[in-house]
Amino acid sequence: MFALIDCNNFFVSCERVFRPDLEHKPVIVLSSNDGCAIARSNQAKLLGIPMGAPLFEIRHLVKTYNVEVLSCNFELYGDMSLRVMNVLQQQCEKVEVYSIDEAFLQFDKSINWAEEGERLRKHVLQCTGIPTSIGFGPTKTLAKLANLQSKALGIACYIDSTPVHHDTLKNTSVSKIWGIGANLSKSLKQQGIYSAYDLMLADPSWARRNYNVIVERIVRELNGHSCMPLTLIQEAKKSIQITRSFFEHVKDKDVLKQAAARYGFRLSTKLRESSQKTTTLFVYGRNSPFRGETPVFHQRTIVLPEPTNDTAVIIQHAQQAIESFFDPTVAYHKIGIMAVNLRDATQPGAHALFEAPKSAKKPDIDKVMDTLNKRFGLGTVRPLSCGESIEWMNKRDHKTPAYTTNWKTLVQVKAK
DNA sequence: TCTGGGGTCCTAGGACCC
DNA sequence: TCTGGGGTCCTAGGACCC
Repeated sequence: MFALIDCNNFFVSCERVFRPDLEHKPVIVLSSNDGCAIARSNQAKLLGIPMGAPLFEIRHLVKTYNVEVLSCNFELYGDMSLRVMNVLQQQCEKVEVYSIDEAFLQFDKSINWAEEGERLRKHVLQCTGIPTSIGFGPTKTLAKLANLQSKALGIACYIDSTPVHHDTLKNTSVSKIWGIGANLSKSLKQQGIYSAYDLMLADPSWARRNYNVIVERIVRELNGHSCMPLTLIQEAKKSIQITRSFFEHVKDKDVLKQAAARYGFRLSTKLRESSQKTTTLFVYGRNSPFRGETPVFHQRTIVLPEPTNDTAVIIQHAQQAIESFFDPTVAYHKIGIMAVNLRDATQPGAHALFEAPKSAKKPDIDKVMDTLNKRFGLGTVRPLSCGESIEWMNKRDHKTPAYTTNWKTLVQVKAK
């Protein structure tokens, strides 16, 4: 028996933990540069604010209904996510952390799912302040569907393929199924498959022939045959990228190089956090897809002489890439740096044989920076090439403090 | 004026090998 | 007329997820 537990309106719920005054109000959390709504409270959803709506398009709603608008605060959400997952891991032996706000759990078949589900929801809420939904089922796909129902009803739910649940499956659009996106659902509907029930009745080999193994697995899972086991051990990441769009377009090469330094710094820090090194960097710059200009996409792939997670090396290559593709006539809207072909940094690679021995006297600057930044907050110490100000070219006008990860912004409680 | 960021998996087709 | 068969590896691109 699988369960999918999912945090309700996660980013909004994180903000509400430290801002109880936001409870019962319409609240939205914006993407970087305060661009679009990426999380909405139930009240905001009821106002008709769609997921991903650009802020400038919903200004009237925000004003009329006094919607609370917040910039995203991923430091907070990441930490709150860890707390939720820790609580779940204390309560259940088999937990797969699936995303920042979701986890699959596996239980014995004989479990009383209604009781266990409510107990877990209450416990998570009590320990972290985060409300959740929980759906149970004999497969991950069915547990996901049960979670949708749980979200709608506000209680733990269960779905399997037996006739008792056929009405529910008939009332669930095929597009709501985990793994069936916009393209597949359009195509399936052309084949006469509109609901989860319709897809459940499809022939798995037909699904494979006409689509692929993923759709075949979904058909089998809808019928209660589990094809996707729980992944208990988190696999090493295969790629890490840092990409950001600019608040206003950039035509200055030095500004782009400064951005490359910032993203390169963040990228190398992330590589060290996950004890990985990269052998290949992919750097790109593009213009805005929304201004009606001819699309521009400059890119460079850099194969490094040896695997590295060294900040200085990564920044140097990223800046060289910018230097080589920069075109002064282009209004750059976004650049990105991606590390692929990652290696375990704790294992000596093929190149280690030829690596120059590190001088014992040379201080490990990256290690010192990591320690200081971890203790005093991101960006406290950084390479000069990243520029002086911390907030830069990325607008965040409504950002809340990093309540749980920065001593300076710790909430103070005073008795009256 | 203004439109996110970060991932994964699968498949087809080409290059290359014996 | 008629030109093998079987395999691996890599890459680009598509689709999906949160």
